[in-house]
Amino acid sequence: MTAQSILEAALFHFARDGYEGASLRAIADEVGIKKPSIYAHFSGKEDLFLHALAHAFQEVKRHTLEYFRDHAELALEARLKGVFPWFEQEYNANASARLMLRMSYFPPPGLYNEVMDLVHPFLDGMERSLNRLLQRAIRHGDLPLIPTEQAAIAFMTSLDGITVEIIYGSSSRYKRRLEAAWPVFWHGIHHLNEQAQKIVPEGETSS
Amino acid sequence: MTAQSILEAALFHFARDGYEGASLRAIADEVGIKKPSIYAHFSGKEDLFLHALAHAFQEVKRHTLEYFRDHAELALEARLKGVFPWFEQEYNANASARLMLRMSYFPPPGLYNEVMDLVHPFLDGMERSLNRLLQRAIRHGDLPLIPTEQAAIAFMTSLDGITVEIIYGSSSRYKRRLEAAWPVFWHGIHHLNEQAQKIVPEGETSS
DNA sequence: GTCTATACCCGGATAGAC
DNA sequence: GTCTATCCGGGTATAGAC
Repeated sequence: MTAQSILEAALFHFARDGYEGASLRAIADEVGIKKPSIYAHFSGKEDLFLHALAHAFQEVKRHTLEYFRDHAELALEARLKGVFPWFEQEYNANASARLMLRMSYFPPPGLYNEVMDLVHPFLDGMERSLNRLLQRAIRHGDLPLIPTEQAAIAFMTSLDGITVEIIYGSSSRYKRRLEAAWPVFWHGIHHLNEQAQKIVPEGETSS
Repeated sequence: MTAQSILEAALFHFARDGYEGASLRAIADEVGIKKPSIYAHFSGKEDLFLHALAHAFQEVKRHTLEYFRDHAELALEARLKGVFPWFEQEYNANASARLMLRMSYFPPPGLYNEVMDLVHPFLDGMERSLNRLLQRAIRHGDLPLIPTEQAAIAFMTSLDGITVEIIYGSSSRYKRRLEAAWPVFWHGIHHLNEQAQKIVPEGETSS
């Protein structure tokens, strides 16, 4: 079970100090073992890091699905908007969320591909789940007939834009953004069909 | 003029490798001097970093204002939407843009306050400029009467959300987001006045 | 599996000659 | 201002006893 303890400590340190900034000594100290003992469980810093990161993604995915499942009784808008304060809390409470975000933005230079192989499937999976959720809402009459895929991408974009302030701003800056940007998103997706008429030239049909 | 060369090399390395990852030796090598010679111009790594970062912010601010000035002939929507491809180009071409973004998201732990003293005024200044631009557009009849401050904040949020994909995604992922999120933003800000009626309860007035 | 001890390298920083 | 030489600390990693 030491392997599990090492992983958790590593998660915390990599999230706080970054890949280069984190030290194996500090991780070992926190677990209560000596530095070389780490090598009995992981082949080195890189190996430990990739295991920790994969674990972080798994955790965040699990928690996110839990959020949506546990708030199925909310109205669609409240359920979607609620993701933001929920994620702020998650970010402050869980090293997994912090590590995932940090490494998505700035992976260690030498591990770019390995990290992106975790990031992109995660984002794509979230987008697909969201897409399905919106389609269900339309079928239930909770949302007008809009292009759900586009709305899902726009939601992910808003999430990132607001999340950014959770990371590098204060709580008040994040709230300011949420209250300003949310109505824009929410009204925006309800009027998505208006654009088609503008873009498709008159009298033209899709080939 | 060596000080200037050191600053530029430092900018590049800090942007690529982060604060801890960048090494004074590599910077010195690029300039063509020896490591200790840096200390004739800067008191240490921290000092060099803060000078480079301040320079980066100054550069990005200057370039941004230039973009808006040089595209005054465009229609409002094209001018605003054009910020995104312009910024992608900027990010790929300029170490200043990369350093600014990276350090805004993940400042070196020990320099958090010093970095934020650069980040927040920059963001606030951009938001104010945008706000003024939207107000002018309303006066000229290019935009309906909407709360410009809210629209400005929402734009900055979209910018971050889409920019994120410039950083950690590919060019195709970024374009996908832009094309999905832009119409949502653009239609959204045109319908901002609708919300007030929904939120204020019937028969209630502000105390 | 875990320890002690240690090798090795590279980082930032300083001293002092030129 | 720039160099060579050096110090010190921290990092990763391994050898070998227990």
